Amino acid sequence: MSITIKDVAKKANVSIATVSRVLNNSNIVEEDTKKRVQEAVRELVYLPNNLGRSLSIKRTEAIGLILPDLFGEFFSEVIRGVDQTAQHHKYHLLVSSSHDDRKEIETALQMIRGRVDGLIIMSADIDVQTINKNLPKSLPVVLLNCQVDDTSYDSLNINNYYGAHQMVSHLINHGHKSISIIKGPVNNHDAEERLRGYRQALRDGKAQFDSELESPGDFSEASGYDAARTILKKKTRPSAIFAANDSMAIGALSAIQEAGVQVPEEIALAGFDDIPIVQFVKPSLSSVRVSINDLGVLAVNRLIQAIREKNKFIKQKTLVPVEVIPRESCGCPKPPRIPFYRTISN
Amino acid sequence: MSITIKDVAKKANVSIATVSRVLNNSNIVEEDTKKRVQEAVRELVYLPNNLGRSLSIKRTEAIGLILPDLFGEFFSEVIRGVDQTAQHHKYHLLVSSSHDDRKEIETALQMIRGRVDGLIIMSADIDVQTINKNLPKSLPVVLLNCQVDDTSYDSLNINNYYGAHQMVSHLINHGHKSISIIKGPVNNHDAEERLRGYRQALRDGKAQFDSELESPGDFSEASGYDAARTILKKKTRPSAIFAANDSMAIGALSAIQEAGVQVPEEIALAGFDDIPIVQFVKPSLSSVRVSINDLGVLAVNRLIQAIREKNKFIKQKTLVPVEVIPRESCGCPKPPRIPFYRTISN
DNA sequence: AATGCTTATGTAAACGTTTACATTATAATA
DNA sequence: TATTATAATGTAAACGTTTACATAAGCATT
Repeated sequence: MSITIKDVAKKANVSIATVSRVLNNSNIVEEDTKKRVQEAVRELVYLPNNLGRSLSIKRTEAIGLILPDLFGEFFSEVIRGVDQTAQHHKYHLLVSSSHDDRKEIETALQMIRGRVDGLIIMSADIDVQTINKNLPKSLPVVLLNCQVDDTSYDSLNINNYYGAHQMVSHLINHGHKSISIIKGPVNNHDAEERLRGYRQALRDGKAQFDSELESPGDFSEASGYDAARTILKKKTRPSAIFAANDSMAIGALSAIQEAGVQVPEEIALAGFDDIPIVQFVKPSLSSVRVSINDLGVLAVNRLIQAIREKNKFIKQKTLVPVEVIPRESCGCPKPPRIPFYRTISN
Repeated sequence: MSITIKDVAKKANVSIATVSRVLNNSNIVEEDTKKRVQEAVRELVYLPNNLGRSLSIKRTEAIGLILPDLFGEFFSEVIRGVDQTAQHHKYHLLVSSSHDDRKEIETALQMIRGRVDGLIIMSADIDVQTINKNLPKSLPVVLLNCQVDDTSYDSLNINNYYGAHQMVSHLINHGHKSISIIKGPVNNHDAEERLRGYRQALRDGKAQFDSELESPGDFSEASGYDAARTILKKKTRPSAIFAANDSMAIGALSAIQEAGVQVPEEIALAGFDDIPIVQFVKPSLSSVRVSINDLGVLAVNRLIQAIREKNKFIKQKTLVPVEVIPRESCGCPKPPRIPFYRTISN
């Protein structure tokens, strides 16, 4: 049905080997035959089949990216970073998303296997067993923000501890002595690390340390709202609140404003993640930005290295740097707005 | 190096054909040998190679998605819709993005070709020639928001005309008789259609029709700002402004507020695209929402149909429905906020 | 006991490439 | 002119599957 290298060979009156050589511009083919082959290629509109090629050369020149349920800007940015870096290394990207349970991840792994030379997996609840069972050990893998202890895989994780530490230290530098935290869900690794960073920053900054200052939360806007209400009712009100993520910070902001309390004059506020909305709320929210782009770049670079070295090198765990973005809610001036969105009509 | 079907065959003392039959659970294989083969598969941790399989069955069971530069929520939503629908049809998704110029699109097409059974292309400036030159005519293709007139390809486009018409009609229903438009860039197809919808809505609603009411713009926030300032200075000020996209509407909002004019009391405002920020500005902006999810679902469904029917059926152009989302800026109450973001810590 | 019919398994071709190796043609050397 | 080195091309195996067809074994029928 479709035109193959054989058709070209026949038309140009050469062997398929010669055609292949012309296509991969091997230099040992005579100018005249080269012309003839190229002519045939053009006339027949021959398009080489990547499958056959990959099978033969045992490389696909593509890398895979497995994501959890794709939602919002965050994953879009991950894809963007990964794709650009992959392209830079002349690799294609194969994305598979929306895998929330273990079963779906398994099928995704099975599907992608053989189609890529390496794989980046981002999934909160994947375990080493699942990977081992569904992927050949020869396939290079990089884990992105997964919580696996296994040392046999490369992994990249957000530096939650450092980010929280920096943000809280920043608040301390603003002169705050009594800083509350609205915590994330228990047993959530990101949340635990952020809490750890908060506590250490208090110690390091010689600020007040008190379990009374730690309010529960679950990363939802509603829990941030509730926590802030409770905090405001306390007899000794803290002068600042650090929410373990932006959603809770936004919920807290609503509660604070409803109570008629001024941010940052009467109480300062900061979040974590630097989701786009935080620039648009009033006052704009200070937050900790994860360079999602870096995340993708690092992951791909590591993967490409693994591919090049045939997966034979020491695996390592890497912490991705984060950055405090001070805005109005902690008492800093509002920085110039970063255009974050591009729409279809732009 | 890696375990193939041959190794399994040897270990189980059967032919590779039998192994293949067991793997694809053909029912004509005896229970006893089946057991033996499965045992061998387990012991060797055999993982079938998709490439060989695809080459043999002449299907990849994957579809491709070519996107322009990936930025922001919009494309993330497109991918999401496409991936979910693809998965529903048991197809994999291969995404390739960041293709801004023709050259990059060409390499993307060449790379993806052979790896997918069908392709969705979303690119403002792709032309039919490029497609024809780089893809076999047998490969099913669906164009998403591309501006090609060629009838040999299926295409999906946003219903800009209808959306603008609906939005402007909505303003008319609010009692506005004099409605300005801030236009998009000249020669931009989306912009032209939105203008056409605006004009027709005025006629249909018997509202004032005057070229004075049409201000130039280029879809940028700055141009919206400028346009609004000009509009406010006119001796006969319109009672409403329809911006051809949300970015311009946000720019216009800034200008209006700086002038101390109340929205929507003194002047109503509406945009187009329903980008996420519009829910968070004060007052929240009425806009026209493009169901991006529908876009993906429709595209995939059409593509799968094309694949099933081997690309032999009548191609068609489809308009994707849009929906007016009334908010405070046109005088409607603020609707409950839709959670749009999910962050890494959620 | 020979024949035919199932049923299970094996053989080998096919899918579309690349590439090691073999062959031929050409030119250079003795 | 015969020999050898070099350059261009061809042959065929390999990559890992699936599957049409061939074969063999078992069994029922005559």
